[in-house]
Amino acid sequence: MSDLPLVRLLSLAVTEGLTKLHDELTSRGHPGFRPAHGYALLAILDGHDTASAVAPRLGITKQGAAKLLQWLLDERYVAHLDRSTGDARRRPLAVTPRGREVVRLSAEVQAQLEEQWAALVGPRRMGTSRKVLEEVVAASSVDGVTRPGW
Amino acid sequence: MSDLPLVRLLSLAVTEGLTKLHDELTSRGHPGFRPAHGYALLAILDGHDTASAVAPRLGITKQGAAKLLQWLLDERYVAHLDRSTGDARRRPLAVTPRGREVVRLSAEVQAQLEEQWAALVGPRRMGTSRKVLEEVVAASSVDGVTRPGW
DNA sequence: TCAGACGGTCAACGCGGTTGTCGGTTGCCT
DNA sequence: AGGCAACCGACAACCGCGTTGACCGTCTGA
Repeated sequence: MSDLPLVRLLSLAVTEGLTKLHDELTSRGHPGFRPAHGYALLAILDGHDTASAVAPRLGITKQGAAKLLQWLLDERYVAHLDRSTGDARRRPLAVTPRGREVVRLSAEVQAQLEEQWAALVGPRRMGTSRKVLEEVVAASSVDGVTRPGW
Repeated sequence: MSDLPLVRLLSLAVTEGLTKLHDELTSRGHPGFRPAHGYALLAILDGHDTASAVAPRLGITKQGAAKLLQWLLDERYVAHLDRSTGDARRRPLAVTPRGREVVRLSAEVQAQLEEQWAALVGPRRMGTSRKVLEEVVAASSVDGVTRPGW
């Protein structure tokens, strides 16, 4: 019916999902947690355990990444690793159990949200939508980088 | 395949669309034009022709809206209306031809994008996806407000 | 008639990110 | 060995976008 432009429609959907996710994380003991924090945790889990390595993954500068990681450090989502061996310039980070918990929780909430939507529009149609979106983003130029430039 | 979380998947799609839209508008004579500018123009076309009226539509303060409208004024997307009659406090705005052009262009680019995606995944599946998203956002709590709080 | 609500504007600030700079390490190449 | 470019992490200043707070002028209704 409503004849919404495509990007507007997608924005509304992502807003809905992001709001739900943010609220749920807040109510479960993770206030202030933002999407970029989650992407940073995933990058660290992927072995990119320094600010300089995380930065290009998030599409921001290393200084920006350092601030972000400082917050994760303050909130005990990550911790500094022993620096006894190896390169003395690096301050490698490790994801704490609390950090792993919030990653798990985020995935769980998103899975629940997808179930709710499936119940609303039918599981088959929801499955089609997911696949369509996956194919579209797979064909797009957006790779691993999380944040665009616009 | 990729088993992406739902919100991440939607974010990638909206990023793809927004990037395409932004690039296209820039290359067609509208550099610096951001989504909020478009929503502001639509609000004005809808009859909300002052900063105070636009602000709640965008979910920002009237001061924030005033700055945004000042940019639209500087770039000649809107113009001040004659203030001969009526309330002397109000500074009503009108969308200029240039403003209407960018709104039309934005819708056109989004329609083209949807066609491209339809060609990629099949028109029937694309149609299903659109309807699914429309139903989901229709059932959500997000109304006319453009910008959320997270 | 006048108190209060409302429209618009100015100033200061906060947040998230940027550029620029710097000191300390490291690895490589002579 | 020695020297130097490349690199890591930190600090400071700045920018864009939006905020809060204050203010002035105008309108309106009890």
